[in-house]
Amino acid sequence: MSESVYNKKFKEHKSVHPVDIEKEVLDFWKREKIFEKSISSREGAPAYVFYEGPPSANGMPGIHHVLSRTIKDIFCRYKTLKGFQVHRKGGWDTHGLPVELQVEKVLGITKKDIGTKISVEDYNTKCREEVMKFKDAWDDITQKMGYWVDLEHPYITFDNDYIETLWYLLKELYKKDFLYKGLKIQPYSPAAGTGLSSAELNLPGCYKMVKDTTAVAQFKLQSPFPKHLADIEGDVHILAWTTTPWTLPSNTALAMGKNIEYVLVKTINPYTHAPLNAVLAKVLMSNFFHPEQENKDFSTYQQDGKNIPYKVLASFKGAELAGLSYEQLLPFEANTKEHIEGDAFKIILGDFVTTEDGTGIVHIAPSFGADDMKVAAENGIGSLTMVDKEGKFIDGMGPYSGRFVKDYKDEPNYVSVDVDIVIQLKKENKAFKVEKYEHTYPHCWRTDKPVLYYPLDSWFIKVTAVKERMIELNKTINWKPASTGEGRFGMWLENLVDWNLSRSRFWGTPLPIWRTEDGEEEICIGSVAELRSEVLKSVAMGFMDAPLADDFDLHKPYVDQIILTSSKGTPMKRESDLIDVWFDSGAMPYAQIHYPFENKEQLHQVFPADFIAEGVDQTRGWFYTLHAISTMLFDSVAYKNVVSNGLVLDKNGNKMSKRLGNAADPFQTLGKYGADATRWYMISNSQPWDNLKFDLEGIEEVNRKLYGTLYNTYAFFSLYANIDQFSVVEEQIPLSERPEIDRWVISLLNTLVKNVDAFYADYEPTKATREIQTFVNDHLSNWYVRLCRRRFWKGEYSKDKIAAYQTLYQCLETVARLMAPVAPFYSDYLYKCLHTELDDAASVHLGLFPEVDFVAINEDLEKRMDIAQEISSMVLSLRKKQSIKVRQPLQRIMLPVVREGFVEQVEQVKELILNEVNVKEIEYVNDTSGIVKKRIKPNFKVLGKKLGGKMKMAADAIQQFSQVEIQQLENAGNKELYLDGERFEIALEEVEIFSDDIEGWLVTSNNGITVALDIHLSDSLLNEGLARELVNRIQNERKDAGFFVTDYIKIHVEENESIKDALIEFKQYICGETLAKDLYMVSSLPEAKEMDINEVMVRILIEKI
RNA sequence: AGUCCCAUAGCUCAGCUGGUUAGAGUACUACACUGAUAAUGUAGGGGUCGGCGGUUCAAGUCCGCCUGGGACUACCA
Repeated sequence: MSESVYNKKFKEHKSVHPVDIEKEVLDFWKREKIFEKSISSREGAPAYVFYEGPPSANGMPGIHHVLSRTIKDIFCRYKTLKGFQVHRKGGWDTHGLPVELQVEKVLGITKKDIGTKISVEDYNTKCREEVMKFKDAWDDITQKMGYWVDLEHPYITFDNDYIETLWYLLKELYKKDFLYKGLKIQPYSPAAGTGLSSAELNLPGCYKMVKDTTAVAQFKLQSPFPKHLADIEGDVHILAWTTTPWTLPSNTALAMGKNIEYVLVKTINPYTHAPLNAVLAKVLMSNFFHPEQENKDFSTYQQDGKNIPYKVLASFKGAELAGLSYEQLLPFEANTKEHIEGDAFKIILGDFVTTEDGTGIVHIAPSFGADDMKVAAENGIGSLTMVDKEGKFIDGMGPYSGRFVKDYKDEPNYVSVDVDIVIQLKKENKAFKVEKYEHTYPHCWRTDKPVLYYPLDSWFIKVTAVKERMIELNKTINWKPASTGEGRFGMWLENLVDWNLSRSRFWGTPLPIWRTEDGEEEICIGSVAELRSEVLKSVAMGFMDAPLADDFDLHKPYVDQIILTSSKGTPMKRESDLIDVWFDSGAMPYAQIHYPFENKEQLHQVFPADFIAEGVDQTRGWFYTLHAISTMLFDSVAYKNVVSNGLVLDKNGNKMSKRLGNAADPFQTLGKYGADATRWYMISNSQPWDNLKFDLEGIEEVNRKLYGTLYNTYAFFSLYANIDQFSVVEEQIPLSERPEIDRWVISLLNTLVKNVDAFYADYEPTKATREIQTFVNDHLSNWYVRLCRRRFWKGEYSKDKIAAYQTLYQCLETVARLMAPVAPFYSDYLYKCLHTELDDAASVHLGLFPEVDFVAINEDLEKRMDIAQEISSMVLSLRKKQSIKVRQPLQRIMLPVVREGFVEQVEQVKELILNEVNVKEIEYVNDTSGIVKKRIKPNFKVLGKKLGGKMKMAADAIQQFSQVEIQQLENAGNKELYLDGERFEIALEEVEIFSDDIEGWLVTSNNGITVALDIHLSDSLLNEGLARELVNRIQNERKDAGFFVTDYIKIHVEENESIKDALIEFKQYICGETLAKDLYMVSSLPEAKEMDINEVMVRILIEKI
């Protein structure tokens, strides 16, 4: 091994692609089992509990998964660095409709074919295969994106053990009386013969515009009328509008608004021309009557249905009619009152009644509307279900018996029942207005036929019983953002309805309830063992042939083959439903450890979670089901902190979709730009809960700006550190002995650590990344390194030099650890480059988060460096305006002193400023000199409070103060001011005074600081400028010639009058800067390169010694 | 229909409890720099802070309404 290589402690790399670095780091993690060690090394430390929301592996991972998993990863890694032990068990969501659909697509079958073309057994086997179809792709992306999660021992929702825990939980709910079977109005597709979930209803294209025949029906009020209607002549009719006339035979009530103003109107039926007394909402009268027809003579009516006269007879609130009875609108033998359980044909009050359309009175058919059912139940009103599950009228419905309410069978001559019913109403003087109406209506996504709302038997979880507790517990959860917890989730809890568990499907967790045929007896099974022992009873009874096999599969169709035995010895069959897959995922805290059959005592170690994170779309999904189950069964929250992230949109803000081809492929993205850049971009670009407009150019920018800068900074460091053989283990130079700029950057670094730590702890990763970025780019690279460059390559291995190395080293090393949660690859790479003294298995992820050294934080220091930067920037700007290049030294800058302490501040950073702007001295001008012009501005915040309405006037007056007046105010400390003749006293603290200009100087001012630049050039300054130009050319020449930065040279310069003085005066300087042993002036150098030194052509030759 | 989020420079975003030239990065243009070159510095143009109304001496910031984008829930005569 050659000596030079041996000396290179710090890896120097030539242009390494981020993706290559990540590959290297990934190999290292695998080889050294870093992930496993990051957990095992924290054995005995306090746990930080995280739940992985299980993805479904039957689809390819998308770019949005990279976002949500980055968020999860960040906080798990952060807490690990903070010393916690963070287990992360992976999981797979395997049940449910999407899986079934996929299988049907693959096999080319539909639901109808199950049981005929394919057995349930084969179908479910296929589901089991299909659901893990893309597991490899998921594992791949998980690794490539640097997401640390335990893929070796994931929980899988279709496992028997998992299902057994679900059964246990269900039985616990059952025992608490939280599980019940009930009739609920649910979306139902008669054409498909199945209930639909709301998710299915919300599939794209399900809501379609349809044109329906609608009717305003007349419901005849029964006498006796209430007192205020007592003297009405003839019948009174209530008008109610419906878009589904086929529900009218099932009407059992009318709903009015309690506080809605109604009127009784005397008018004429437009179809039969019979006189009519009608009740409707006052504000909706104009929908039915022309104002000019009010109080018109009824005898002039033309019997044509037009220009109907009317007269308002009475006005009253809906509450006054509540409880009145009316005659059934469409009586048949099957829908008489005897068929109704409960009251019927009454006027009731409902909150949901509005006067937006119709008549302000709602026709109630409890069987066909959820609202209807609810309000009916509240008022003791029974229901009529005159339509069967095929969507046709039942027998005993006169001419309508057997007719389909919508065209479910594609009958060639289908005649609308709605139309026929309306015709009947018209004929019978029961229709006030009939018209076509266009609105959206849900359709079954499979059959394209309209959905009905239909009463279906379902199993429910009585979450409403713990509603208050759920609301209470929710208040203890830290939501990010808070608005989702209070708003979307909070509102959802406020309007909670019981959880409909039933799903009539094939691939899912079976409901473990067996019932006798008459429903008299039922049993809820809570474990496999219990099932096993129940089966034995059935075997004894002869209902079953054999006990349960050891490897019995708890899925359909096998569970359905089990018949249990009631206490009376009658057979019990399983309720055929499967349960909502959301129960699967909501139960994962317990099911992932097979609680309570295993790990019973360990539950408190993994429950509740400290942290979960998923997309905001999970608010009423997983976030809800976790919360519901934990509240009901454990009276606890399931998670303490939750981050709900927004969507990933395309760069134009449109939703990504495969169909539109604007979906970003995560594999491509990671492959091209690397995981760290992608992760950093996603987190730093927008807050997690805002939608992310995903733009590849942004990722490129991260690579260029952040990693590029870090890379350069490290490369700079390693280049010189190796030359000087800098060592980490050297004794640290105390901060107090380091120069101002070192103390400054260390102060900033500690402030950074403090803030970043707080941001991570507060689940604010975006703020953390932005703060790190600012430090790396603006402070470390663009100021510290730029200003300190000379310290690294100039001179001996002095104390100052060591201080510089130690300072820069500490910054880089700390940054690596700060960014480790977000950029796990690059941070580890950098960390290892910096820690050559550690063994090969060291990793940033096994270390600890940096500690803040509060003593090192010095706000005054940070403040005066701000001033230094401000002054430097202004001087450079002035130079620019005069086209004086920075290489040309200038004599002095002048700073007006307007504030006490200003001089002291500047003095401490004087050298930095002078070096940066290449100026010899700073001169301070006191305002007493009279050459400084001042500007005054009121302090609005202070003065506004004092003056209130007079503020504007005062501002104008103050800004117009003359120089003399400003001086007076400064001297006296206050000054009187007359506004509108009123006297006010203005104190010095209530205004801000700036120096604005210095007469006769080149001046600029900003942020209250003014700088004047002396641009006079003496011969000596000019010569020094020339010398610097020479140095610059020689340095370039060195570089072009490929000399190493430590090589010594000799310089030959052809004699030239214009630069002769400069060469003589600054020979030492030139040689020192260019590592030249000597500089020779020669009369002729024909072979040398000609160089332009301030428009003078000079021949210079350099050679290595 | 309800609830929530978002709207500031061409693009991506800051802007704390209301306080007076509305900022940064990026892109563009010009100049400079070149022993960090995946750079860097300086200057420049570019904004009725989505619209309307209100509160206030003062509104990008607070309130109301509306428009547009997005999400979720529900679906109603």
